[in-house]
Amino acid sequence: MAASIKDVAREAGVSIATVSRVLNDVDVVNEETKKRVVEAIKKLGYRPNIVARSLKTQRTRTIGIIIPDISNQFYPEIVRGAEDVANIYDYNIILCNTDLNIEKEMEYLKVLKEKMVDGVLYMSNSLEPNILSLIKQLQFPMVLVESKSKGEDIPSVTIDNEKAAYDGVTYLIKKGNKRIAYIGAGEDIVNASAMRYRGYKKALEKNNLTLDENRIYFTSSRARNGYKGINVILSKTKIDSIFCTSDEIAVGVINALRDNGIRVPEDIDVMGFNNVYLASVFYPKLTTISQPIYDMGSIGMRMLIKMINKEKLEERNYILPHELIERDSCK
Amino acid sequence: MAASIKDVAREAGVSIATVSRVLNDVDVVNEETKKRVVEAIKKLGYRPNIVARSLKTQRTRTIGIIIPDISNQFYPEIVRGAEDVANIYDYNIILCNTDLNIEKEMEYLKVLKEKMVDGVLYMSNSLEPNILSLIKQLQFPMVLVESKSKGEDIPSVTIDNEKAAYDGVTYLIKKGNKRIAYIGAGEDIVNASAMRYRGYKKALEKNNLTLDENRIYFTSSRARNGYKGINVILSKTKIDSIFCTSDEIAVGVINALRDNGIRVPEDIDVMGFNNVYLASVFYPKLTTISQPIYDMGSIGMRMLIKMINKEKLEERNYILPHELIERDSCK
DNA sequence: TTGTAGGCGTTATCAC
DNA sequence: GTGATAACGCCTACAA
Repeated sequence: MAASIKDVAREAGVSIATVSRVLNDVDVVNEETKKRVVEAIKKLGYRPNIVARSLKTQRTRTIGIIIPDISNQFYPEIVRGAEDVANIYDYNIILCNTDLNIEKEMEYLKVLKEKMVDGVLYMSNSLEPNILSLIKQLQFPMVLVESKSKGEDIPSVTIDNEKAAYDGVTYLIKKGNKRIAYIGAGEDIVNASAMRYRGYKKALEKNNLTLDENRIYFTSSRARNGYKGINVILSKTKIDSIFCTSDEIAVGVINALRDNGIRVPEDIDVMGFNNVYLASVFYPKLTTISQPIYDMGSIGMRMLIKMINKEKLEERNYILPHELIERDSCK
Repeated sequence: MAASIKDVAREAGVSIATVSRVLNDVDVVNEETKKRVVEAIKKLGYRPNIVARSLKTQRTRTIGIIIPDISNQFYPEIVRGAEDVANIYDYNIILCNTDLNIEKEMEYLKVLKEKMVDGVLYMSNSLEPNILSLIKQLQFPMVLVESKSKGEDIPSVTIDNEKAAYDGVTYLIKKGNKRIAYIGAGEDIVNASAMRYRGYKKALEKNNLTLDENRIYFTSSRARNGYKGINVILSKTKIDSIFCTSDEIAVGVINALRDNGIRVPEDIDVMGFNNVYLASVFYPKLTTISQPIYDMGSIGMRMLIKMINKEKLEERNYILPHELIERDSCK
């Protein structure tokens, strides 16, 4: 067993109380004895046991991060942003992948509570009643990233997804496009990306373009879904551009178009969403709506740590700016 | 404060020992009292405090994962593989990004020890003496992923990097290439990828091709480095193909070639390494050496958990198979 | 089958 | 300034 505070106390010829005092730099300790303690610590290679400390202080200095899937292109950067600031404030993170499976989410929430994390950063698309009531019951500091809670008022950091999509589609329209397809999240899904569909509709409406269901394909954010989706649309109708709710979808779309001998952007414009790393190296480089991904993680973590420290949040629902990145997949 | 074992005991009218027994399903408890306890638990919404349990049992059921950077394309999948099996065995993971910074690595190692993790999965390229002696001092179950320790004999899971590179370059040669460039990790770096350079040299040698330093560019695994590297090489000499030690480098190379009006694979073959997601959606799809990334994480975690349970490892240094994936970036 | 009590390694409140 | 000592919440001999 590793050396404990007792061993240090014995070695330095003082009580454990004194050792604890120098450890935490609290109260006043005689310079001389302090030196003795420090030496004993070094000699024994003593390291405080944080588990024991946590039991006493009721804080673990670890934070849970719940995400759908770290191997999705989007989350690593959020997690990196979060971990970087956690690290600054001496917190560690426990990472949990849920695949958006409600059971798994609930399970992780419970375990995190049992492990006494000081707070959780939560990414999910369905804050359904069961989850919400569990969260309320478990009672930990929590901030939502990428989504918002309706009634419960859990602090959050997001972008204005509806406006972002609106801006993207408007851009497409300004380029002279009139038959704009949509591939991505449907409105039935209660999450951030569903807002994008509303933005799409609004932009069409505002510009007196009619919504044609043949140009709409609802699916999740994977390249192969984009590939399939565009083929379905092409088999039904003609289009001049496509608005995708993720860069991965856009990549699938472009690959499908290429296989059909259709050029991007000469023949058709395609726009992505998120501005993931892939978007900047793909050929053609993707014109896309950029979310400040890293910042969403770091700001979310900053808020969470404030909450843990009972500090007041200036803003409970941060809406970060999005940006349209013009590259080569639109004319 | 949340309900504790005491509250449950009081509620059920038994001692805490009995509650503990039903909690851990140990010893024999009368069916009737057991039922009372279970009901009390449910009524109070009691959840055991794992921190307290850990202090007693000296196991936290959490494992540290140390990686260079989760936002690098390579690591999310390893982490996912690791977390999936950790989850199966009721472990959680603490994620630590080091950017390969030695100070950070040491810091995390110490904190993980203080937080009493049961073991660590370690990814680094430089197992330098300081780190090694710290590891020895800290004494935890550890497995190395992607790299091996020379002397210390820390269990590991890797592929045969030298052979993999040898196979890749041989493939290029068989396709009729004779002036094969190399862009990637240099041999000074003491890590897995350095072995790839040796494989490259060996393949040339075996086929009586001379090594031309003008065709070599050492750099780290980023697309922009590939972009720069190939331009440097092209300014000095002529080549017919390029072996890259990462897919990201290959992507940068291809983008640079395209900007120079050189076609891939018609004019030049380029081969990647790792078979990251990007490789399968990029245009042209990358011919590359596939590492079983997910498996490296999951197998590493399996080994680690065995070690934690004091079970014997059948194999201390797993060498997983690599595979040459033929796609469209080579003729 | 059940209860009592000691201890895991700390912190923090008392006295001295 | 320093030292006992009681928690923190749980597990586990040992008794009963």
